[in-house]
Amino acid sequence: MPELPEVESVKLQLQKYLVGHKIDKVEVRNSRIFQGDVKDVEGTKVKDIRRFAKVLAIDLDNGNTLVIHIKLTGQLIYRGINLKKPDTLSKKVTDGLGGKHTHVILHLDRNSKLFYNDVRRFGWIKVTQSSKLKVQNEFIKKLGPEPFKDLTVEYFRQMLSKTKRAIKVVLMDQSKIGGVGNIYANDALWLAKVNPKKSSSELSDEEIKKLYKAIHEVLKNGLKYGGASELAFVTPDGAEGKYQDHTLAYGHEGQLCSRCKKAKFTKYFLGGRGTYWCPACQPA
DNA sequence: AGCTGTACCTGCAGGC
DNA sequence: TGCCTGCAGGTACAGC
Repeated sequence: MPELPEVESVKLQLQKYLVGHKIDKVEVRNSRIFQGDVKDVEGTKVKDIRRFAKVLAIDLDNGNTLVIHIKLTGQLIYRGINLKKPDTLSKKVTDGLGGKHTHVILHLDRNSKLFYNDVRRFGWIKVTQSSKLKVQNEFIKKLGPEPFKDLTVEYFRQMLSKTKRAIKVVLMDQSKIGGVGNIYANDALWLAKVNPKKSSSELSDEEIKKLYKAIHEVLKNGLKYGGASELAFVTPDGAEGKYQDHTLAYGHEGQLCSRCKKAKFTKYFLGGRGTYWCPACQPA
């Protein structure tokens, strides 16, 4: 579930909390998650926070960058100065702070801390040179264009015409489009009235345009609601997002379609992922 | 080359 | 109550 809107929500808060602050110490409890030398990070100040699709980049003033992928259950929780609402910590903050699911702690100036929690330990934090970010980081290197940035409808049309894979699988392929995951892919397809398993190359020009628009629409909605906290997602201030209460198709199995009111949402697996579709609105 | 299926992990919901 | 199974979904990679 941490997709573009979720990671963007994290980015916006980290900018508020971290920029200009010094990282005194990096406490690594799990060396599989923190990959790099703490000496390249300790004693530096945070310059800026950037986002590339679902990945965060914390730029330091010594020319290094911390690249962070929170995958499914990673959480970046900030405690300390700048935090205006210290009592908003959601129950979803796994195991509290500094418990068995806390794998890395950035000790900041003025007694502030940034905790990296991750129940399933799929996420990672890598240290890389800022200037070589796009060549050194294997993940960022492969990213396709992303919505609201460099994803044009011309590229989208071209790219889709080159593959026969199911459209939903392509939407979630980070090397084709950066930032879209399962929740927003399901919703965008429903909004555009496109069948998730339709072959990408067989989409009509009309469908391509509608889908392009729908992708931006659902992501914008995700941003508006601060992301989806279906599983473990929380923002650095410890609060939950609200998009899970506003999904269009995702999680609607068995419910009557809100648009056509003719059929119920069906769930099946596509590319190993839960896929929700309305048989009436999104015909094959 | 392009694509599919499975591994990586753990917690939790649901069935019996 | 408690055990067991399956499911959650982002990526990496083995294998077809």
